[in-house]
Amino acid sequence: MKTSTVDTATQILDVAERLVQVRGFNGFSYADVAAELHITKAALHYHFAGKSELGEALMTRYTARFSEAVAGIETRVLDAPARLDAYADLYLDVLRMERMCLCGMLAAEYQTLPAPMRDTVVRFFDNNEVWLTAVLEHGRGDGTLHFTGSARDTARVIVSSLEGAMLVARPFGGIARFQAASRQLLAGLKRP
Amino acid sequence: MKTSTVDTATQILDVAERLVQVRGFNGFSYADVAAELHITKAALHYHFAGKSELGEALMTRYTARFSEAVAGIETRVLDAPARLDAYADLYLDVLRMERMCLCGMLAAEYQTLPAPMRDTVVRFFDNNEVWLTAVLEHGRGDGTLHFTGSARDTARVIVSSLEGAMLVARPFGGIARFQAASRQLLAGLKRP
DNA sequence: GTCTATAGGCAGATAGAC
DNA sequence: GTCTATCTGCCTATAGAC
Repeated sequence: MKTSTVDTATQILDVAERLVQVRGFNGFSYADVAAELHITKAALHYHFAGKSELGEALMTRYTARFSEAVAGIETRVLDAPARLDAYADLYLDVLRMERMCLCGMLAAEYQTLPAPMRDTVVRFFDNNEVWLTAVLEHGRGDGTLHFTGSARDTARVIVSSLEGAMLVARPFGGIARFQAASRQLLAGLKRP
Repeated sequence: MKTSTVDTATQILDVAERLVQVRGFNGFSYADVAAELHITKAALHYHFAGKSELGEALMTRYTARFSEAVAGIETRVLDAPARLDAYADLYLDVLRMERMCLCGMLAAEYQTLPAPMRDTVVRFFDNNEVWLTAVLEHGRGDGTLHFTGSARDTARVIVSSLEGAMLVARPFGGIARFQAASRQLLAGLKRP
């Protein structure tokens, strides 16, 4: 019989994840997380030895979740243009919570990250590009998408443009700017 | 008769600017700047009362410089497509120094910034969009540029996509990713 | 698993001499 | 303008009781 209470480690990850996405990895502390959960900093160290380990755990979970969400698109959505829309909606959902993409935030702070975290950031973008590349090639094959240059380069444009749209949209508040940028970006791939 | 030595305040701004662009506003300290210039933290406080004031001074100078650079494009470059290329090259020059755009970095850290700095970040993006909007309308008028939707929305796509391309390119090292994204983005505006 | 207590360091900042 | 000296406070982290 499963309880309704959430594992403490999970609660820690939830709070820390939000803090990193809103304030950055260098913009939050163990004290912030502890205060919010009404536990002590020492209790945090029991679950995650140090900030670096906490960061690695955040990345592992985030990457897995994002991969699941992306895989879910393939089962629900069939044609390539709609898959791109659904992909952009993943970013929109994050922005609605007034957060930055975790990996986009960490990309900004990249030079200050513990070494183990750096690799996972790069891998995140790579994984996304691989998936998008397949979608783009599929769409070009059946004539629903149109772009010049390689599918991989176009995938890179999509990833970086969506990250940039999130980055700039947050200081302005609201999701309008992101949506406008996202729509215009994807519209360019749908018209012949 | 002007001396060859550089004003200390200017040296401080130079070092601090680089540190913010590489490590973020929350990723550098007065101690870092002082050590690099072989002066004490107290000397820094003489020139800039606090980190917030230093940050404001950085933004003021950066915004002015960027505006000058953008204005310079208008005097050197005449047709709209070439102006867009020159604009993208401003970002490329920053990336070549292995830095992020100052305002892109601060956009990521927006929620943790001192209030006076926030407004200047928003204004930076606004100013850039205004200039780009004029270039886009000019280009559409003489038939050298083609895009659907408003010039303002397209300007926003350009700004956010270039910021995103810088953001993602840095963890991968080198400028290739940025150049590929930049070229593809602008190519879409040049073809009919 | 969570606590109290504390270590050791670095942050931003100030007073006052030179 | 720059220094030494110092402050207060927060940071990450650890030891050891419960």
